[in-house]
Amino acid sequence: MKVERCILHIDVNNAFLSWTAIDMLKHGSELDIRTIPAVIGGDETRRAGIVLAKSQKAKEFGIVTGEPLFQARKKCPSVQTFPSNYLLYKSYSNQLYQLFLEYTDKIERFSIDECFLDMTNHRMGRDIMEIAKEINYRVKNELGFTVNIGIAPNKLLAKMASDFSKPDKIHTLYYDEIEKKMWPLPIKELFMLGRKTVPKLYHMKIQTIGDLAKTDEKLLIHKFGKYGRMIWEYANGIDNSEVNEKEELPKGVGNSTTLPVDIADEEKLEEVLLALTEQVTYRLRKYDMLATVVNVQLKTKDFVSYSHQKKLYQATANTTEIYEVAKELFLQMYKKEPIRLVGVRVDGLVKKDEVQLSFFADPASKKNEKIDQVVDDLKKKFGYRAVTRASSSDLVKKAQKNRIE
DNA sequence: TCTGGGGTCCTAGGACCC
DNA sequence: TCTGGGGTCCTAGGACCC
Repeated sequence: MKVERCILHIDVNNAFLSWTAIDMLKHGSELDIRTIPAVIGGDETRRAGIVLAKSQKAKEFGIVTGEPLFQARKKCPSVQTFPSNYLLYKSYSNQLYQLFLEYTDKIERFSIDECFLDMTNHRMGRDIMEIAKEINYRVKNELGFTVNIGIAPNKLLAKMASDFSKPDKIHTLYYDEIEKKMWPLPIKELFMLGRKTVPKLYHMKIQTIGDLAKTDEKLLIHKFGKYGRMIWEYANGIDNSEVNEKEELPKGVGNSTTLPVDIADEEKLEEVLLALTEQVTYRLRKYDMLATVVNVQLKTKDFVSYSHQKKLYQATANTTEIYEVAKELFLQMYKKEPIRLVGVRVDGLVKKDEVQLSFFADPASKKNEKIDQVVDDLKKKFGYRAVTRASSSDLVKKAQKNRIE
C-alpha cells in the first residue's frame, strides 16, 4: 500500500519588503516599513521602475506587483520606495533554509523565498499541523519575518494552499478538501495558468478551477497539447512530482539590461553587448561550466522582442570567443532601429571537466583563457567593476550594482 | 514616466539523413 | 523526376514561474 505523502510549501510573506524592513531595523531605523505604504522597486532613472514587492498597507491602496512606480504613486502619493538588495535577500534565504534543515533534508528551493519540504518520513510521530506551527513560530522569532505554510499530499496542492490567505497563515489542502477549498477559485489562481491561457479558457466558458477540473481532459489535450493535460491534472489536484532536494546545475546563464534611453548607435550597442558578455561569461566560469549555445536578445522601443542564437562547434566560457559570436548574431539581426533592451545568454551548459577537448583547439583560445583567469582573479580581489573591458559603457554599470554574486 | 531581470520548458518549422 | 515517412538537430518564438 502506498503511503500518502506529506508536503509543506513555505513562502515568505512580502519577502523583499520584509527582508529590507528587518535589515533597516537592525541598522537602527526607527521605522518598520512593513507598517506603512511602502514598496521595493527598481531604479526609475534607468526606466526599470516597477514594483517588485509591496507592504500590506500599499496593497490596500491597490498597488500591485509589476506595475510602474509612477502608477503606484498615483494610487498612493505617500508611498515610500526602497531599492532591492539581492545579496541581503540571498542571505535571509540561506538562513531560512538552514532552519528547515532541522526538520528534513528533503528540501527543494523553489525560488529565493519559497521551499518545498517533504515531511513524509520526517514527522517523528508528530502531528504535521503542530510541526508547521512550530516552524512558523520559529521563523518569526528567530529570523524576524513571517511565512505562509501550505500542507498537502503533493507539491501542487501545497503551493496552492500556501497561497490561500496571507500573511502568517497555515492552510491544509487534502484531497477531500479540493472541492470545497480550490474548485470555487477563479482559474487565474491555478499555478501555471497565466495571462495568455486564462482568456482562452474564459472563451470556453471555463471560469473556476472546478470548471476546468470537470472539463473533458481529451478536449484540453486536443486544444493545448501537453500543457492541456497538465492544467487538467492540476485542477484535479494531481501531481506526482518529487521534492527535488538536489541542487541542480544551471542550464543557461543570461544578463540583460534596459537602457536608460533608446539607442540606435551600433557601436554603443556593441559596447553594451560586450559588457553583458563579460558578466555572463564571468558567472559561467564561476560555475566551472562551458556553453554550447550563444543567444542575443533585442527589444525595440515598441516592446517588440526578437532573438538569434547559434550553436558553437566547441564548448567555451571564454569572453572573447563568446563575444565574437554574440556580435555576429547582433549584426545579423539588428535592423538599425532604436533599441530599449539588450540581452546576452548562454545555453546548453556542460561541466568543464566533463567536456571532451577538441584535438584541433585553436591555440589562441589557450591564451584567451589565461586572460580570463587573470581578469577573474582581479575581480574577486578588487570587486567586479575593478576590471572590465567594457568599462567605457556607463550604460550597464548601474545595472551591475548589487547583482554580481 | 508606460511596462525588470532571472530562469525553464515546449512547440513548430526547416535542414538533412536514411 | 515530383515522390514518402521517420528521426534528429538546429533555430525562433512563446508560454509560464518568481
